[in-house]
Amino acid sequence: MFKYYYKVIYMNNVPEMEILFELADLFKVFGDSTRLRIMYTLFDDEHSVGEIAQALNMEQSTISHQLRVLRTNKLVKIRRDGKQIYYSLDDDHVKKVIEMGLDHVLE
Amino acid sequence: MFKYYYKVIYMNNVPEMEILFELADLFKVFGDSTRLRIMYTLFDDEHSVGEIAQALNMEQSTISHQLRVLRTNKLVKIRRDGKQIYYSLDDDHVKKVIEMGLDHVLE
DNA sequence: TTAACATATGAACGATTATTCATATGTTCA
DNA sequence: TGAACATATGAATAATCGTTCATATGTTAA
Repeated sequence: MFKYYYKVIYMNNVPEMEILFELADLFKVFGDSTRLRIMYTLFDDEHSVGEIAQALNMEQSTISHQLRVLRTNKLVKIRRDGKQIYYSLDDDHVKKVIEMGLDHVLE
Repeated sequence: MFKYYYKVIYMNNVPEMEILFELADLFKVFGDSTRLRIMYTLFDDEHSVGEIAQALNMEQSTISHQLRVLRTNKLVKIRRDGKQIYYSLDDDHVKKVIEMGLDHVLE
């Protein structure tokens, strides 16, 4: 029983703790429906800001703000083409995290 | 929270959309460092509320409040033994979601 | 029963954050 | 050039949420 205490205390003092804070920040990004819908929109293909805004029927600035959050967290990347900026998922982790979450939600 | 569900029904008819809102709610739960640390503490074994509070050096009521959130979202389950209540991870999805997130955080 | 302990809960406070509005920046083409 | 369009950004507002404090509920043992 005291063994447990020791183990827990030990576990939570190591550098892994700092990583858990980073991890929380990452999940925070996934924890917003607008951002999730944006990412879901980008599942199949890249899309411009305007296209996403129209698809989700939301303000352009709202989408832009949230895309910035996604980009800051390296979840999406951009490609400029003339006046438009096309966003796409940055890597496959994004899909995998979402799919893993879906497993839980879909019971 | 209810506002969002309203929007789903009212604005759009894509069935997957409602699931995305549920998914956002799930990720919200993972998006807090205290809850993540609690879950991480339960990775190896069950622990009582007091043990967790001591391990994380946080108020008992804080842990209790957060355990309720985790339990409401079916991420942890309980076992009563006398005065103590022992919490443990509810299923393997929890571990998998966290590990998948770690993959991204650890570059 | 009562005392002691373990956990849960409600209210209040502070901090964070998503959205909107207005405007700025940046790009193309006449 | 400058007009038109696409995107980004800053400030303000409103809503959400984590923590704390005080207290309630529940359990055990005397």
